[in-house]
Amino acid sequence: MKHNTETTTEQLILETAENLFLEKGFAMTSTTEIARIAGCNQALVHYYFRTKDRLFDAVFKKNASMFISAFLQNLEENIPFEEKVRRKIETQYDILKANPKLPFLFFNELNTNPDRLKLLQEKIGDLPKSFFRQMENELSVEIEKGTIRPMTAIDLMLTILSLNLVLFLAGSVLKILTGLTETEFQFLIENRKRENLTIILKSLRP
Amino acid sequence: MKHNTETTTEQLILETAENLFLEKGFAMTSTTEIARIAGCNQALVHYYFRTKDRLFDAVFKKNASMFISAFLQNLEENIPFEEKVRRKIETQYDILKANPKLPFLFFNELNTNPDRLKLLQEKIGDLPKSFFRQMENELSVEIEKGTIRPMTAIDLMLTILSLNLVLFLAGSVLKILTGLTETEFQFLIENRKRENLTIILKSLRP
DNA sequence: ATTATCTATAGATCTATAGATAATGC
DNA sequence: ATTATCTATAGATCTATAGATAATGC
Repeated sequence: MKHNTETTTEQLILETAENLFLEKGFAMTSTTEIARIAGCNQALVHYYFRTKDRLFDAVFKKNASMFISAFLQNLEENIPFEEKVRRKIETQYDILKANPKLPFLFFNELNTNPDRLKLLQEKIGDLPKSFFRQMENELSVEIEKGTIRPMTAIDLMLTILSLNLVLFLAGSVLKILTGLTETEFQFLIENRKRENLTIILKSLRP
Repeated sequence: MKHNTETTTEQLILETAENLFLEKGFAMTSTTEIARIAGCNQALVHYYFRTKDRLFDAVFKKNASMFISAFLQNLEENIPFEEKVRRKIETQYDILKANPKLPFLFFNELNTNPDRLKLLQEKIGDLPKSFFRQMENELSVEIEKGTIRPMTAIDLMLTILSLNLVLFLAGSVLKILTGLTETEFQFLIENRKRENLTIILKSLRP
């Protein structure tokens, strides 16, 4: 086995699993199929990852920080509030656009498997608390200044997330419900970031 | 078998399947478990619905019109535009609140199973086209009057849907990411409709 | 007679592991 | 010697159906 620039078999299995999970979901993907597509035998999948569950955990771990930071990362810079919101929206949207199918996979597994949800909870610990506390502080300053209307940090975060996420969470269905072609839909994805920005900045006004 | 006010075994199986699908997803639910919880033997599930796939189709059919109308139903009344938008948001939100887990189940199956997606497409036919045409007309009148800023019908529909849907599509994960308790989260759901209304009406302004 | 319900089972997975063999690193 | 890979298989599902029995509607 060469441990050089080439991807190892372990990595190959992990990436194959990730792709299949994203495409068909966890339950609908078998370790047999993962092995087939990775070009090895099925025992090897278990040799490296023991169980199918742990294989998923590995996929999750590989992407969790990105996933979490898309939601809970505060931009620390010392810039005007509106500019901060603008950047938050844009970076979050870009992360989602770069990993369009990941949220659905994760939400799905977290929805149907309470154990994993608990694991996530332990992983993030007090991050939400500090994130929202900081955001709450910044908000109250602006509200007192009268630059934005009264709202909670959770409301604002939820607004940003809602607008950014839905196109990716519900993409294939929305393509049907809107009657758009694939090209038109890609175009929509390109342009929706700007629209989200407009909506949110307008919604902040007193 | 009594065909009176009591639910028939067939209905019981259908409802049991619906509940389990909503809870654990299609792939993770077996016909064996459906039978066990419905209190009959597993052969009977197949007697009434032939295959597990058709059983899902029955669940889908039972809820499809509600699901589709939440997105594509135009309010026909002759009322001011802003009031129309307001009602659209509220009725959509109420439908989702009454069926919080349904969108995820359907989106999941539609995402992972291209055949079902095609079925949906055939089912709704030209509904999207006429829905958006009408909405586009109403919008252009308002835009010319200068009462709202320029936007497309798809943009507006997407905005409404995004804000209304996310709390239900991503509920359990958001509970963790926000660090809210169950009670606080229920409270959020109660109050979010008003917030969505505020956001959207503000976002319409020129 | 027909419809509903049951028992039993075929056949197809699928996960996980045991145990053999090949490749690699000292 | 150790690590990676393979073959083979146990054991546990799960779906779907065949065929028997019970209940229901004429």
